[in-house]
Amino acid sequence: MKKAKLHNGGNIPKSSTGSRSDPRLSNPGKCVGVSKLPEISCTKPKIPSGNSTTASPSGDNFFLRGVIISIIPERVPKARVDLLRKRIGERGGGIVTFHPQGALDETVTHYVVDDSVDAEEALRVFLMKQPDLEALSETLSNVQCLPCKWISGSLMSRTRLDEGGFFLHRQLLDLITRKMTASRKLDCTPPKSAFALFSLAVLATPFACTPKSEPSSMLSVNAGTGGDGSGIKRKWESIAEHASSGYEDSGGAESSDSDEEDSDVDEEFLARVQPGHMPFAAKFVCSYPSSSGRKNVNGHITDQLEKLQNTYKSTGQDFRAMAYGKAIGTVRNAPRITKIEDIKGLRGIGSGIKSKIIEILETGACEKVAAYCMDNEMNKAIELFCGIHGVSSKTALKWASSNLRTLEELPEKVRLNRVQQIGLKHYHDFLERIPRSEVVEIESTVKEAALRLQDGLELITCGSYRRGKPTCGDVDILVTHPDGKSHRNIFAPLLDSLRSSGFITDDLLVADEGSQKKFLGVCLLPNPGAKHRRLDIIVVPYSEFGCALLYFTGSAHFNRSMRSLAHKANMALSHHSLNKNAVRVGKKKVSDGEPLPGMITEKAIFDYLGLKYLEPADRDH
DNA sequence: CGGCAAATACTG
DNA sequence: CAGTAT
DNA sequence: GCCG
Repeated sequence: MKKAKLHNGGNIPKSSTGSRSDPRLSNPGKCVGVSKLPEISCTKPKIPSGNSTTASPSGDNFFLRGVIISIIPERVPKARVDLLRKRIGERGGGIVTFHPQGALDETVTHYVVDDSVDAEEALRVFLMKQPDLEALSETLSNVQCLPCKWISGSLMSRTRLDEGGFFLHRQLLDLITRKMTASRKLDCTPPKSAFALFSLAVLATPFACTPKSEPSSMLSVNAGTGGDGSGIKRKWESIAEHASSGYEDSGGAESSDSDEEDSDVDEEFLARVQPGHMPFAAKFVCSYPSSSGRKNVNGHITDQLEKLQNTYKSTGQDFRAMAYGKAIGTVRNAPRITKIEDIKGLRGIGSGIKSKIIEILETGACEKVAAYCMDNEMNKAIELFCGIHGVSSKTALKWASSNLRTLEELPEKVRLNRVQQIGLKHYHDFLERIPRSEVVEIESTVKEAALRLQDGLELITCGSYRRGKPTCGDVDILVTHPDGKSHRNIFAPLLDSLRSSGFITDDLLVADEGSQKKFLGVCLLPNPGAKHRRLDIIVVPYSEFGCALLYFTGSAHFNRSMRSLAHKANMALSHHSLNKNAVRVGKKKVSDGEPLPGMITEKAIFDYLGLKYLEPADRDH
């Protein structure tokens, strides 16, 4: 995997002019107007509350404010119901009596059932009030159906526990969805809720109408309010177990008043959280397979959006570019889009991109693309420069701002650092995709050299190659040794060997992070007409192999999602380890937590995070 | 309106 | 330190 | 730009 630069985000300084003229074709991403290159030689919170709740800041005694609860009395001892009602009221929550018959009360935000009630049973109860599955689905997607321990846990911890941490609601929605699709014949009519969408994508046959959701956050963790012990565990469970409904997280609320009377709650939670599977994690792409291989029937749309994405990326508007990336993924995997209704409900497409798609549908193109990406001298130059390894938005903008427009004039007019010189030297080659067959050759070359140095080394080529893509942007080779130590002294010798054979032609970076050693450089196969290829070699200790493999296999988007998931469970995933109990206040981490032992396979990591294991090819989001 | 991944190393 | 890259 |  690779190519995922997202440095600091957002807005750019806003370059000056946007002089236009010359409507010539420029081809972002592809080599442009360059023919001869100069010779160069180089060596070496706000808690968004779900529903109507007002987020409870630390120490809010009325953390149930805005919540209207209806307890379904079946199986819940009468005495308990009474007690709960009382306590709910004390914490600001509303209570509505549940009547088995009659319509559902629209004011209710949370239904609570006995802990022993499963989705099937809950559904039976709801069906008595609303026999129409579709209508029921609609209604339930706007409320929560939770086990009793949600409310008792909330009361005990004096915080409104994250609803996403409980399976029941999701299972219920999922069950309804299945019943609907079963009865309805599997057409492509998108169901209403996000869960339903997700369910369809996964459960229905291979992607009849895959809705593709994306990572992004749910449970936005409150910034500023510190989390404490119980908060951490709670969050962890929330995530690990479940799937989240996009409701908010109570974000390390407690604090002010003497909390921590919790052992009870936490224990109960922890007991059942253990690594299991999380079959319904609607919002995290890392929780379901990418729909690889299906062909894009909306190319005319994604082409335009990609142009905008590229321009935004090279002009430093990274988050905007990322948003486009999500939308593109959604559109690419959607059935053919021919009318406005077709994009209804697709995730990642808001008013901005939606209007552009409509424009494309109506006129065949997007005016903004022509004006902003194609006819904009400045932006064209910026994109051209960003194609150089070692140059990104800041530098490109700087150069373009001083009226530079071609690669040829760079060496004489600006000062290129070593890496940029290499990047420029191989400008064309680096923009070229690498066929798998060639990746195999490169891999063998490295493997051969490595095994000559040390028996038993394991080399795995990661990145898009491992994900099964037909072509790759570069070659990422991970090296380790099962004995846990023989990987140590091979890094430098391996590079020396590959250099002396003429295979490695340039070093972009040789880093020694301690446990892991990393080489980023350039290689060249001894074949006539061969191109220079970007090659990364990373040597890692066996103990970090799982995390490294996972990381270097990507995709970038998939990794983001998975880290985000870990993050919200108060864990931290890096290419070194999966840490537990990582604490952070707002955005900055206060503690890295402790690395979990045993994460030596990708499977172990998926398991621990409660995710279903995905083959590399299924991580291509 | 804030978040959108995290960690580390080189370059100059 | 800012910028770039993985 | 999108989402919550």
